[in-house]
Amino acid sequence: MSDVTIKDIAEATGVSYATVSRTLNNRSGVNAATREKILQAAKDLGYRPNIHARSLKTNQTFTLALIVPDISNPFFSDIALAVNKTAYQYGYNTILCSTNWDPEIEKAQLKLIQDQRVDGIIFKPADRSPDLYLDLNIPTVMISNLVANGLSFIEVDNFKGGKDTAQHLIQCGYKKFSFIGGAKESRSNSDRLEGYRKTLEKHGYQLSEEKIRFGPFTIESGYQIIKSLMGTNDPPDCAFCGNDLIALGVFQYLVETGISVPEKFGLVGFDDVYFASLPQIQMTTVAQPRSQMGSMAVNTLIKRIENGSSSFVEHILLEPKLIIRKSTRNYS
Amino acid sequence: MSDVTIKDIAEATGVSYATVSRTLNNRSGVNAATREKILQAAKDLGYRPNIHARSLKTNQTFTLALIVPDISNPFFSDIALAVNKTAYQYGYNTILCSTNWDPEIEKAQLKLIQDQRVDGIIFKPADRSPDLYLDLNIPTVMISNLVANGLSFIEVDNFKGGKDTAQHLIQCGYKKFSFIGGAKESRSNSDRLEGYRKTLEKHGYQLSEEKIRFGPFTIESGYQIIKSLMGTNDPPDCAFCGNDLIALGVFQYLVETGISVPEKFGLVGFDDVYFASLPQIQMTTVAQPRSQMGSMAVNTLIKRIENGSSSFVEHILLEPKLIIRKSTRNYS
DNA sequence: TGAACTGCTGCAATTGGTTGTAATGAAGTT
DNA sequence: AACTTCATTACAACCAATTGCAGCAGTTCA
Repeated sequence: MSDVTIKDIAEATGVSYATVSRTLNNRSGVNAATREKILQAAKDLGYRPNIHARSLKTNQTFTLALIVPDISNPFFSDIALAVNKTAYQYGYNTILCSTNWDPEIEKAQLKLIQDQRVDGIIFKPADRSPDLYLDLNIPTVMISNLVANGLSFIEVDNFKGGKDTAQHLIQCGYKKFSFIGGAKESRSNSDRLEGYRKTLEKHGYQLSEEKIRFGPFTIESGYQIIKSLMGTNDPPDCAFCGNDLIALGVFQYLVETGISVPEKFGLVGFDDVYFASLPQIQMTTVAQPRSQMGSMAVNTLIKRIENGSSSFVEHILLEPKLIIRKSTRNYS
Repeated sequence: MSDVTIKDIAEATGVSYATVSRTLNNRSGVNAATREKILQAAKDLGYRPNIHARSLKTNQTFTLALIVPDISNPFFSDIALAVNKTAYQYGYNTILCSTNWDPEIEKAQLKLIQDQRVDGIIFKPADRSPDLYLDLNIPTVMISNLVANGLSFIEVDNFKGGKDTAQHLIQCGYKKFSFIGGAKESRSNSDRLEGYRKTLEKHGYQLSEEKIRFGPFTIESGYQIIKSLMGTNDPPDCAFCGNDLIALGVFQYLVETGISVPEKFGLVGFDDVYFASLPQIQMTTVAQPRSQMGSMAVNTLIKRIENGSSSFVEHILLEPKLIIRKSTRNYS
């Protein structure tokens, strides 16, 4: 039972609430003997502070919110793990919000979060409409390279990821390029596409509009899109996918229909989630340092919270890393 | 800025705080016209209630805590998704704690959670020592079939999962059984082992001690354990694994060393996480209804919270389902 | 006419802490 | 003995809500 209040301790030791409060907060100005007596009483009675009473006065909750589109997606659950762990080390709790890629839920969750008076927010938005989020009066780190005033962000250089992929596919000798993306509105997704497209064009290759497709970031979506693409009269011979789940769906379709990978078809994913490296899969993909992203986000956020003022804005762009495995041709 | 308080609304409309409070809480006894005026003012000023002030008085926080050993494990992240979603539908927030299978962190998190005055806890413990958790004065649903007074639980019938697996492996004609488990202390893990062992013995087969191994619930651990087992002078010809990640590690080792699955070696996992069904994997495994477990846990918990009193204890044991794929022999 | 009742609203206490300011008292100074 | 000085502690306001009780008109009924 944590119904023990500061008042009970005050009564038990014969001092005022104020003295107890100061003692428990390690403030100076309390006699050593008194302090000792109070701490002992607090321990004996099993005192636990009431966070809500405290934050009513101090406006601090030692709670962060993590908003992601889908916690069951291994990319986000890895980030969540790192965020949770790092936050815990700083003494912060984590409120989780999985928004199902739905901007409406995002908006609603954002409101709830603000009501909760969390100290900070780590936010991976589902889409690119930043206008919704700009009036946040709580320190926020975006996992997305949104350029918006007052918001820190941290993300991988998606453009470069697309660029590296294009160069690799060209080197491998593939000719008919396609892009099988996730949600069209996703900023990271479209940055990948841009890096890919521009690099292809720079080398004299075309990425025609009908070979650029979008859908959810799921296995199922990858499967359906490649199926549709292969049914056209000018099917691609390689694909750059919005993430590994999509690539896996594509892979699945190719295996089923007997199209050999990587000989007849080259495949590149994004994220490097753990199954990409399985011996049965061996997918070429662009790795994102997920754990690092999660812990850096917390570090950045807490620095901002504890330094007060929102003057402290950081923009961190991490390097992606193309990992060449067996779903693209060997060109050595 | 949500610095608008009930007081501001009272001033703007010329009524007392009490009336505003009653209006916003949909209490009866407020004149329709006054109510309208207040609601309008609240909207105009952008009023958002201060959760902490409210819960100080009401002792309700509309927050649940979810404690799991590892959020990056797809089994738990699927549960987390369902919990989060269901809680949201009831208007509750979710605090996430990933304990890294560490009872110390578990204990510490449990304290933090209690300080937060969450309304309820959904708790998948890392080990079987229930004594640590019995003094919880917050409604709790365990995801684990702990028989402890006053605690609800919900879990799959792990014993039956082990039993079904044993019968299947016997039917397939395997002879030299092994068990490659997760953490030794894990209750669900040992229940699976018991169901497996007892059924084998009932059919006249031995499960020798040196063929029962434990380790973390990871791919890496499965790989190392099977490696060690195959190095003995009496290697097994099949394995029942504590979960799918372990089974995947085992699979990986077998593929690398050219031991054909399922002909020479039969493999059964547990959980049926999404990669188990991939065409390249096709793992025989015991499915747990993860989403259902998550949402049922929340339903049960909220029933308990809203009905007050802890008299309402539910013990739910769900049916596991053996899903036969390609990692065990066809015996038709 | 006065009592009882109605619907509506305000007062003020309460929740569990934090914190600025004032009071206390002992020691040191003149 | 009176006056500072200093550390220590108590008082009470404050944070933003909720809520029991009382008050206050206006209406109904005996």
